[in-house]
Amino acid sequence: MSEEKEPLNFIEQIIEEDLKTTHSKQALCFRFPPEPNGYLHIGHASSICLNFGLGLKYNAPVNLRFDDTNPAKEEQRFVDAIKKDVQWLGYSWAKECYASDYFEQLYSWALLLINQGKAYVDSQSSEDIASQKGTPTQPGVAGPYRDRPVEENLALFEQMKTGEAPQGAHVLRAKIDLQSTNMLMRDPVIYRTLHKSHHRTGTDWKIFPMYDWTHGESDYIEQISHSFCTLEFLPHRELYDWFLDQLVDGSKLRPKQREFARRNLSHTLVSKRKLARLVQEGVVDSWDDPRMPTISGLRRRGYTPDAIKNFAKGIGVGKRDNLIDVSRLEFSVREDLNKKANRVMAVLDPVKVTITNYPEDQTEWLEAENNQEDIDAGSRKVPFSKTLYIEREDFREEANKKFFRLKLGKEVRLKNAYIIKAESCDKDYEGNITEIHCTYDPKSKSGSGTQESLRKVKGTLHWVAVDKAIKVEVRLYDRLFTDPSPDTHKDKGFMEFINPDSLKVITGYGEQSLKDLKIEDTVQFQRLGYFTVDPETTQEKMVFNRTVGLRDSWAKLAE
RNA sequence: UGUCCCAUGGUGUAAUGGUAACACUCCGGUUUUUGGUAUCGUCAUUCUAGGUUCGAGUCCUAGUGGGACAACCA
Repeated sequence: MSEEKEPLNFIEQIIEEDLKTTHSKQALCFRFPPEPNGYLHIGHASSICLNFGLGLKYNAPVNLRFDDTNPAKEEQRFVDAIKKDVQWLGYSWAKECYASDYFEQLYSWALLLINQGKAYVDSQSSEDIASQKGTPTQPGVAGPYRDRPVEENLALFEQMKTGEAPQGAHVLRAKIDLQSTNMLMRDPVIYRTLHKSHHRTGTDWKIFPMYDWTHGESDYIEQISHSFCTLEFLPHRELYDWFLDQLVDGSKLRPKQREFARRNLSHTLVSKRKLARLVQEGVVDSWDDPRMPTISGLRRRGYTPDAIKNFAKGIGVGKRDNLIDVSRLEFSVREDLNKKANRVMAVLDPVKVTITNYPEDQTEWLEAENNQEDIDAGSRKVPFSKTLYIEREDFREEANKKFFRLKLGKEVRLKNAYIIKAESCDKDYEGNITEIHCTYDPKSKSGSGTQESLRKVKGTLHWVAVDKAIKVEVRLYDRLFTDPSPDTHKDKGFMEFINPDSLKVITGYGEQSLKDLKIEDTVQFQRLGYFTVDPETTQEKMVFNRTVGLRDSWAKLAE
């Protein structure tokens, strides 16, 4: 066994350091804490891979915790979708937790704070509270309720809890430091009233804890050793620690928050709020529209869990602002699918080819290898006959030497079949080619071993037999935005950069074996790309989504 | 006129005071019954200026640039 030391990222370094000084290996525990207010996206996937990956690496439990403290935004369907996505990625959580399960505990801790004079009920409007907080460069000032007596605070908080106090009349604030350079320490609101039904607790509660008062405490309850979040929460760390200071029991593990940079992906958005807008405004059909960078969208697009995990692993984790090019994601999925996807033939922009010297009513079933990258993938039979479709762009009447495809008077190999030669072509009145007449070399059959079959001809084309082809709908996707970073412009909103051509729907012709595919199966349409069966497929009509095209060095050469 | 975070090829990440590495992208070869795959090659005075040190991408100081912070959101 060779002990190859993989370099550690800064998160792993923090853990290793703690393992040497303060933590036992058994104490390690992580969590992934989404708010169920939307669907998970590729950015969350990175966080999932980070946390669950650490769990696997250190053999430590990882909880899935729903940060469900705001009934105004959260829904059960989002909880269900999130669980499905995490499972689909292949991870299992130690415990399924809900911040709402801690409402009672959080409430009694709030009482503790009030009794210690460290929290008070403020009865001002949110505008007044905000203006008293000052600005990042100016300190805040105390409001009139800051020194309310404990008994009065207790009584008012009780009214908030029972619903006796109208919604929005009061909030509970921690009494910390209005002078602090950190705005979050200027007496942050820890409870607000919300007379709204919660997807889990119904109408039991009229008060709901704020994020800061919930997150660290939930980590503490679950005895999470390391609570990793994105950089924007860095200023929250001081508050996170202050709250913990108020209630931590020295005999228990004290969680620590550490921050990493969110992964930004080019030509798309990684913000639930903004993605929700795309759904609401009908830019895309749904959260799982294959153009969406959501996990469900990527799944429907044909991405595999391995592709996403390798992507996350490949880009790593850091602390600086970043913009990862989508080509990195595309590389990951091609790399994975190249090994796994069976090859099939389909023609997306057909032009008819007639083999003039081929028998009229004959159909030959030719052997075709499913995947040369995987011997175990076996082979299948594809029908060959006199009339075929090939790709329109695979034929030119005349072309230079760089064009390795069919041209008049020249030969080309039909994949898994014969070598053909273009003799002539027909055109319509507009000059469009309507049919190509070819002859074939009967002794050149693929795999027959004859001398003719071994001839080297530059260029191999995919094709389908017209009679036996099945008609399929194919959806071609392009990036959702024309700008690499659509939501970072000061003068323009991201909606101004929407790519009008992000979806193109066409009809293609595929070989018969496509019929055997099931929903979410992915194949390679040879020479074209990877395509996956969309859930909208019916008995009558198959629908394919293009996951990603093949690398195409010809396309660049051609123009 | 604040506090905090960050700065390594086009992109992302490594190098833990000792020869700047890996992957993607781009470009150019080789192989190929997918213009795919595989494989080989090209692409960096580590933001700047000082300092500490035998030695600095790494430590210190200042500057420059980018980012976060003023929700009864998370």
